[in-house]
Amino acid sequence: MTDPVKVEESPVEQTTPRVGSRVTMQQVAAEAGVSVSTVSKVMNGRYGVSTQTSDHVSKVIDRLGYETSLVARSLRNTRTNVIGLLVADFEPFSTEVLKGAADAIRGTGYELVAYSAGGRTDEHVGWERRYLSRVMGTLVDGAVLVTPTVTDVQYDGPVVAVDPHTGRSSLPTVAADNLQGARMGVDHLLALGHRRIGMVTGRADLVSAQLRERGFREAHAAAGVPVDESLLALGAFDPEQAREAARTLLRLPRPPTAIFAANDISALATLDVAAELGVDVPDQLSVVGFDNIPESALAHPPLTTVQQPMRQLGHDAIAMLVALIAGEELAQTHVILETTLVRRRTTTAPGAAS
Amino acid sequence: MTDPVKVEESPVEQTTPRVGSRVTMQQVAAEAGVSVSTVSKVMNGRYGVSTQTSDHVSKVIDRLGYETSLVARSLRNTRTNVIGLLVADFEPFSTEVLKGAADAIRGTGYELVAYSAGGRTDEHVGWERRYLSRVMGTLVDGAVLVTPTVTDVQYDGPVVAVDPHTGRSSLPTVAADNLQGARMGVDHLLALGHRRIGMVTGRADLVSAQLRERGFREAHAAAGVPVDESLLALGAFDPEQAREAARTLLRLPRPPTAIFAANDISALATLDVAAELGVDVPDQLSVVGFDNIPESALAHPPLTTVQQPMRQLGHDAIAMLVALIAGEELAQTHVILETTLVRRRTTTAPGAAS
DNA sequence: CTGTTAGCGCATTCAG
DNA sequence: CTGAATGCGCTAACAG
Repeated sequence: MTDPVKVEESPVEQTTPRVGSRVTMQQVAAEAGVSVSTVSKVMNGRYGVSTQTSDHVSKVIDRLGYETSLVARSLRNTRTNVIGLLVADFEPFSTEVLKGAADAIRGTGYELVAYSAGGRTDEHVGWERRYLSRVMGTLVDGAVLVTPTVTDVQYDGPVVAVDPHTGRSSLPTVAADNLQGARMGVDHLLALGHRRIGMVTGRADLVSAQLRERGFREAHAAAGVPVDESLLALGAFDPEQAREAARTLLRLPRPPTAIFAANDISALATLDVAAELGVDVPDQLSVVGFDNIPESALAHPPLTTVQQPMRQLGHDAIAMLVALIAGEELAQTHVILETTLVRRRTTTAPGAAS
Repeated sequence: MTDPVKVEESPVEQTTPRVGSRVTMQQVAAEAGVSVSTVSKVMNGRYGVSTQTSDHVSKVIDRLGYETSLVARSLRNTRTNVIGLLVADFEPFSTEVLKGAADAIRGTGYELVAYSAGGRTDEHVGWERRYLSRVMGTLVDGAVLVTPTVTDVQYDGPVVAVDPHTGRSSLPTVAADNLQGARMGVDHLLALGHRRIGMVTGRADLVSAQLRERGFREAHAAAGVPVDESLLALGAFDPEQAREAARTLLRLPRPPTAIFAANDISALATLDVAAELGVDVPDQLSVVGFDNIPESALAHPPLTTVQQPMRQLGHDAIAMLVALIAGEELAQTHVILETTLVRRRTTTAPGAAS
């Protein structure tokens, strides 16, 4: 580089789209015999380029199949017109939220990028903080956090949390009414006549899980039915652990006649274990889940569950985020959506077998 | 830069995580009193840093909550360890593929980013080519294209297409056996005794749609039943257009006794229209779909459909891509997966009403 | 109307 | 062991 003689890039001879590596603006410029800034102007439709050169450059761009690199552009500009959706993993719940987000984003002019931590949330609880740091302000203009474990992330950037794990949050949030939903589910069981109801609980650190357990207890209290603590087992929203929990419950000397699972994944696992143990559902065991993921209807038998408006969660979160990015004031910073009970075939009155 | 006097950055005084904009490596360096390159080395665990400074810098990094910018790093490095999955839109089919991809990516060390064109595929058919250009080689190490409209994308970069629209492809592909599946679905109807079978066809430009129509015809031919061309209507895989097609078919003077829809979305639309028109399913009309998206089981009545292993498609695509990125030779460049018939409640023998 | 220049944030030689 | 310099691909001032 101290060489006084300017070394010209060996002229690019090819006239066909190069299949080698990415086409860069440099190459387009060289090929068109103009400077990179001119190409940039043409690409972005900026004024200050003669129709002639503009046409010529456009032709070269087409021929080479050139596209600006999202990355390079992001680094230079503040705005990217893309919204990020960060999930711990792509599972039924988050993908439903994703569908709702996709619906909401149509017509906003934004693009949606879904980022997954690859399911390895265990290594660090604060995955969302890290990911946020990595993409906010560069790759995306704003982000939706799905089921974040920590919401004290302090960013000036627009961020909305869906179904956050912690209660009080400095972030705008949108979540379902977990307490009310759980009460509804357990009330259903109680109304059916069940008095020994077990629960496969969710992750202890999640508010949604805590609220569902609280709903379980409140429903009992309201009905004047005492809660047998030995009937609660930790499922942690994990399929394997939920199976283990269900197994423990069903192998009890006096097993419960019904089980309320903290989410559908756990309920499905419970169904599995019941089948494995030869326990008939719903005759010998009633099961109620939470979420109403699409898979729950496919279960054998179809799962009775508390429906949470997952798509709506995604939809509303995007709407809030877009408003936030536009600099608008939010009418509501903490949105709570209603839940409903979906009765299918896993619940019936106890003792139906005998 | 011609200034002989070195202008120092005004020292950053804050000692708390700055809530302003992103924390940059510069700020960390300034705060720690070292150079950016040292910070970089610490971040990446490179050798050549004393334990002392390393510890000190680490502390500052933690305190400031610093994370490297994905964008800046991507620009600098070739490898990013992230795999991109490009979809036209997040709908039931693509999200199922996404789930399979997520399963497959676990333990590979890669992260998965799903990119959506926001549903506006109409404006340009070659959206995937553009997107690919924008992210390949920078943001991602390789990409999976879901339902690409064009597969003549010529990149050296590792790319795998799922359910591609065109037949011959230079790209490695993984798709379901559409021909066989369609035959199976129509055979089912034929076996039930139906002789006037309508079809809501898919998008004319998609091979998958073409194959399904061909399967429809082949099944008829094999059974010696002539195809009534007036019983085919274009649904184009679009909910609205499918409704229109179904309406046309059902309002025919002599309507079909059964309808084979090119995909579940179309079948669901057909169910809707039937209900609207007071046509009972399955007594007056049998319906068979294709895909077996989760939603199909939730339909009223639950939809009989040809199941395509959507998650498997995603899973296999990722496996192929990872092998490709690793520089391995692919055992099979065009994988075809089997389909199965899922009988639910939308099909029965014709004339069950009378 | 066009080209030159200067970074965006980071990782990497290469001197000191 | 550390820091200054260089450039990834691109856009935005500023000169010419």
